[in-house]
Amino acid sequence: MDEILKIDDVAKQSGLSKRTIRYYEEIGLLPPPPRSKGGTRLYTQEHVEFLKKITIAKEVLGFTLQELQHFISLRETLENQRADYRKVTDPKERKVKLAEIIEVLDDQLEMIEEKIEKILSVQSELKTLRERAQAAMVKINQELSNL
Amino acid sequence: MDEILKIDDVAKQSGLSKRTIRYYEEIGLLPPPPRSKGGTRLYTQEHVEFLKKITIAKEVLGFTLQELQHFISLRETLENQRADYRKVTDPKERKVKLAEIIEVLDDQLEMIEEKIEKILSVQSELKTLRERAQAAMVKINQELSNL
DNA sequence: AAAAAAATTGACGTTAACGTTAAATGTAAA
DNA sequence: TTTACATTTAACGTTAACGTCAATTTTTTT
Repeated sequence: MDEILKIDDVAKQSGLSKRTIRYYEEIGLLPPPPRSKGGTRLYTQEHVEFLKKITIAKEVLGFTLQELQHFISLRETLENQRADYRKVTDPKERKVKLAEIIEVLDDQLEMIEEKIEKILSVQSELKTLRERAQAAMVKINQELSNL
Repeated sequence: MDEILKIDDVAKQSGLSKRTIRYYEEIGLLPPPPRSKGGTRLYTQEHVEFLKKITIAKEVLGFTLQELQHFISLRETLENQRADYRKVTDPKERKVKLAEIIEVLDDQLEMIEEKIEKILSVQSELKTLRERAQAAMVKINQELSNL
């Protein structure tokens, strides 16, 4: 299950174009995969999952690729808070970084809350429209049956 | 309370730039307001509300301006289903249009459902991250108090 | 090994959604 | 009315996020 994927497979599984995948690597969003001797990119399933997550976050949150980069680097910093890293780095420094991360996360979460509220308001407006349309449809059907 | 607003007021109230407001009019998204004798655009509060709604829909649904146009024309068609219009137009024709509208609305509503699901998944992932960060913070504080 | 299919880099092209600047005209304030 | 400020149109500029060649190499198939 450690299948090696080529760019076309990744494209199909992620729904992105090959160009887009290379582009994401170019701008530092997607970690560069190892290459074959000839230079062909060799991906794994992890890359696909990563791309899927990125895509969702982009779609849903309306993040630009830059914002996504920022976001991802946060996640990495958080992962670095583990094991060996702990023994190397000064706890006070780590604490500062952690505090920063938490702050950013809180901001993001707040932003998401706002988005959810807004999307719900749009949803309810659409539902109202739909009901009106339904009502109009009923009336028309009545009219039509009165002929 | 039928205040007349000039473009700068509208910009301030809507949060959009003057250029954007003119642009939206240019591409047919914002109905052209009346003009003064000299050619200055004279808006009302309604324009502001309209712009706010558009902005939210754009932000939240990730709609392009084209999609927004489509969406708005739907709304208008639906409003035309009223009163005098009814007497003029063939009911069968109206029925067809209504059916179209309902279909599109259903599609949109479905799309929104999907978006909500996705955004919730991102939210929960962020919450997990936040908890992890919190936990790490607690550990660090313990370490620090053990000195 | 030869042919066909896929991947790579490089470079230029594209589109939406405005930003910016300029020159001319209009409106409001003193 | 003069000064100062706002608005208008027109036109060119910009940026992100890719698309689209084209020429070359690799990889796969036969």
